[in-house]
Amino acid sequence: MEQLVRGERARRVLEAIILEYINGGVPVGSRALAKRYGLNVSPATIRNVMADLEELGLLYQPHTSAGRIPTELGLRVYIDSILKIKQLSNADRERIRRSYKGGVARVEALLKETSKVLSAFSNQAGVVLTPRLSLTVFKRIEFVRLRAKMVMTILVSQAGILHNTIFEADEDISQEELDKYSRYLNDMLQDLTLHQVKARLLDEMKEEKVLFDRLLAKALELSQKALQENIEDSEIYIEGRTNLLDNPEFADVEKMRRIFKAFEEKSRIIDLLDKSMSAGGVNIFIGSESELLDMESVSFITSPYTSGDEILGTLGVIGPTRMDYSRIIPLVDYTAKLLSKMLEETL
Amino acid sequence: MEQLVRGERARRVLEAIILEYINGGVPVGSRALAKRYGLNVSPATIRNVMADLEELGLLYQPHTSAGRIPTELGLRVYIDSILKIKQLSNADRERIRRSYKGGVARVEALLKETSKVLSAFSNQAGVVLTPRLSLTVFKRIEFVRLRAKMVMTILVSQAGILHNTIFEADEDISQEELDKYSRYLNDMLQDLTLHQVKARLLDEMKEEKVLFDRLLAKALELSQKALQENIEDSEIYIEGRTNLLDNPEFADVEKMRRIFKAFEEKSRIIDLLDKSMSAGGVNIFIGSESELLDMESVSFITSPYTSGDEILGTLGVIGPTRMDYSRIIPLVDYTAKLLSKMLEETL
DNA sequence: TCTTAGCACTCCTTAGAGATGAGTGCTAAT
DNA sequence: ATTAGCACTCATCTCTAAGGAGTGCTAAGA
Repeated sequence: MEQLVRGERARRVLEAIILEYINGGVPVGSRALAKRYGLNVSPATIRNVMADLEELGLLYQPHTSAGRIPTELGLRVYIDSILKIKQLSNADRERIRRSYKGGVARVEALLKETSKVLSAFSNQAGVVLTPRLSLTVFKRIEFVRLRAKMVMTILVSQAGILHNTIFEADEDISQEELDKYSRYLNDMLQDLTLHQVKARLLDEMKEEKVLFDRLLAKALELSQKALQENIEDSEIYIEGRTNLLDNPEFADVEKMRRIFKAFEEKSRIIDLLDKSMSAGGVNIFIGSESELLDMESVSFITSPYTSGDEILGTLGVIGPTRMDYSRIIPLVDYTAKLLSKMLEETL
Repeated sequence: MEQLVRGERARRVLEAIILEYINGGVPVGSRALAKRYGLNVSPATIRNVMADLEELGLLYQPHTSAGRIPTELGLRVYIDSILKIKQLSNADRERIRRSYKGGVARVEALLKETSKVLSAFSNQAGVVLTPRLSLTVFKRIEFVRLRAKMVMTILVSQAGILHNTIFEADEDISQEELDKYSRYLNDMLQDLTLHQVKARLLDEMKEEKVLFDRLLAKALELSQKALQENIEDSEIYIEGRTNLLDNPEFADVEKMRRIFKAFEEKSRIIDLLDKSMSAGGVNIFIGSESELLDMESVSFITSPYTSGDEILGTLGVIGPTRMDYSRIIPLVDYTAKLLSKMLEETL
């Protein structure tokens, strides 16, 4: 029992340190802690507890005469077993909903807007991973003859996402003929995911009938072109990068440069978001936990979004490890659900 | 004649100061100048010349015991009447051409790639303004029924640019019917710019026949929806922002923040690029000359790009006022021409 | 056995005082 | 018209000292 009480106090001290650190950003000392949080013990006692927590690897001291800062492990413990996640207040929900001004008329615009919302409400950077095309459901294919030999293919997915490719055909094909192909394909490919579409097309090409059916052969060839390009790729929208500049820990230009470099490469962030896509629910990566990025002091809070029961992509917030998890976790959660609902309702 | 010689020397001193400043970034003093540039006069003489130039407002001194830095006016004079713009070497052209690896299959990808090329070859930020839709030529319109009542409109321009809008119709319309409308419109609107298309549609709607022709009426109504959204807007692709962080003048976090904020707002940069669109040829905005941005110490070098004889948009490089104009001006010029050629050849 | 007051100690931060040196403007000599 | 010489300015660097926040440890009290 004694053990438990001690554990309880340690927990409260850890929480207090983290809260204090989150909104101050500087190492916190025993005195400040004793004063501001109703712990009813003297600084000396707290120092003892802190020493224990440090031994456990939950806290760390930048130098001998400084206060303590939570380690990544400390934050992890806090988030996993101390933090009680509140629901977003109704007022907040309302404010978020309202910030999607007017119906949004394009999926891309909706996603970008979402990224802005995340950034605005978190005061950090908001990020949205666009749906990976290959996972979405085929809706329509169109061919447009731009001029002699040059053909544009347009692929529309059920979720309202467009994908286009321009290529040069071996011979000039009239628009009427192109329309024939697309009608044919539109009938054939209904309700498949693009991934399946790709497989289906390959199957069809192996069939003997292709040899005799010129229409089919040509249609297949063209649609191949439409699909060959990066339907596995995703893009990301990052908004509110400059919010990060306001965090004192990034006042250091060198750190800032590293983060912005990562933003520019994108691929590593995409990988990370991709990874958290299948996980479901809110995911949190603290500092070096996101192995992909050699970024200490940066955390990701992410959640997948859906349409119907397709998982489309991931969205989230990027900020310093020292961010207000208790506010941002529910924000990300709610925003993901809201976006999912909007995607489902309008499409 | 004396006057002229003096003018000539002044010009050479100004040039030397600017060159030295461009690759050093620190105020340049009379001694360094006398040594490194074959001016064959003593530092004292140069000091006299510099004093004259300062009086003319071409140079300025951060503090009494510092060397000189060119003012914006100084840079302007240098660029307009001293700098001889070299052509890009064939090797450079070749390298640029090669960095467009493979044919590019989408206009957006091509533009983004161009922005990357500009950034990579200038070591500054590259920027490309996407074509303003309303200026491009109509090629095709399609309607896709996503589900009951929800219709997506797809607009394709001659230049290979797509624009889509999703909206809710008053009643459910079958795909077959939608196809009828689009066929009708595609015939009617060939070869008009979208700007004209918009006008044309308005005209048609006023006609009496609309009252009797339900097909026409409905088609017009739907196409209105397609066009109502932001066809006047442009987007920009900015790549290589982090290159700017390497410039010592932006080591100051506060300055950096201002610039990145501007990048995030975009609209002001769009306005600036828009302005330089009609001007033709390479445009240069030095520091506060780009009134739109309260950014001293940032210069823009821009050039419009075309397809055939349509001016589509603008591209350019954003960097510190202290950038290597002699290299970057021809880079921007060549890239604009190259992009224009690619757009024309493939589309 | 746990808690706490007290105290010595560490070490970061800040301010100030020289010292250094780059660069100038002016004057007088060439 | 040019230049050598010199006094002067001012940013930058280094060093030192003072200040203060916070700790760990010890010994006494509950």
